[in-house]
Amino acid sequence: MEIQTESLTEVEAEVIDIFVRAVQVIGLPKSIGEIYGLLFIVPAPMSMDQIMGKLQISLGTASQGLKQLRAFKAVKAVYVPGERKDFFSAESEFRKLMAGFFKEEVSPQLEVTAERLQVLKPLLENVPSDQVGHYRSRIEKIERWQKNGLNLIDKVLKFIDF
Amino acid sequence: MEIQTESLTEVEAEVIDIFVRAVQVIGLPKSIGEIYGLLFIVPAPMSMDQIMGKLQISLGTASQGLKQLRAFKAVKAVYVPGERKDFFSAESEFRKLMAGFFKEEVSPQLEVTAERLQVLKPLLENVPSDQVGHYRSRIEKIERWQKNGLNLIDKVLKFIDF
DNA sequence: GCTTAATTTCATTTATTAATGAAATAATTG
DNA sequence: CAATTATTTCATTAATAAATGAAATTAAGC
Repeated sequence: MEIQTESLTEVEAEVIDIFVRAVQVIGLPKSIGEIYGLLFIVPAPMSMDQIMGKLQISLGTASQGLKQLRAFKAVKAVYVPGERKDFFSAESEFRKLMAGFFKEEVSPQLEVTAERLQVLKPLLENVPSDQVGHYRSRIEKIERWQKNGLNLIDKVLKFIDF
Repeated sequence: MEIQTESLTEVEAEVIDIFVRAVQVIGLPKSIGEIYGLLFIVPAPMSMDQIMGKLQISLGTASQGLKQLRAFKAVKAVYVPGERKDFFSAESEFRKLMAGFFKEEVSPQLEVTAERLQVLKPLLENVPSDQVGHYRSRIEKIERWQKNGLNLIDKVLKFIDF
């Protein structure tokens, strides 16, 4: 795996900058934005060593970043004939990126919330009876959020298709 | 400002735990989740020193956290007669929380993207003519995302009402 | 099936972000 | 309007998260 240092063009750097900002809004590391941005703007699939060289990032960062981007379905491995290395290209449909984030990050969290609510409800037994009403209504609110959250994600993903 | 250490009840701790996880999904500090969770589950508005005591957090964290939560419109200051201190209560409508996050975090980012696109487009002049088509189509894709993102936010905020 | 190359994993380092609390500022009260 | 109390700000510290790269693992080519 020979790492060549071929620096970014102005256009590439600008595009990557946009994606770095974007991923940071949802709390993802900048390397994720860099890798995705590069693969998005570049015309052909790239291998990991090419990505490392262009972005000046380490092996570990490249490998882990690509792993997460694949989990999000934001990047896919493509077969390049006669090449031993894996090659990667960006999935350029917005829907897929959103779907990946929701499916991998948000939905699991909503699952955990559902579980925690089941732990929480029995605890109301020990609450003084004059306060139980308030607590119950608040917990019901969280339950509604939890359910509607799952719903909303479905709706949004069906709606967006660009 | 006398800080009393009154520890959290089991129910309070569980609810706060849910909100801490939730805010971390969108990359916000856990203190934000703690403060919001506490104000959400508690039956009456609390002052900053009460919040500090209950959560065992510092003055700075409490002040900054409340500031951000107010910017999000997730928490509001309420007037308590005969009290010098400010009191705070949680805004329990999901719509408001979402709206706050989008308005304060996402929309500004979409603005920046719009600006960066204007910087980016002229750079295409210097790109070899056989590659210009590809770059142009990718940049157009970002422009579409940018516009549709603004749209989507509106739609979602109009849709959700829980 | 042995060798070499590619990729992943993970303990450590580095960088980033959040929390702290003292000092500055603002607001309230007598 | 002076004195006290509440709140904000911000430089520093602490905690967290990301990046690194060597070692382990996996896979390809001969």
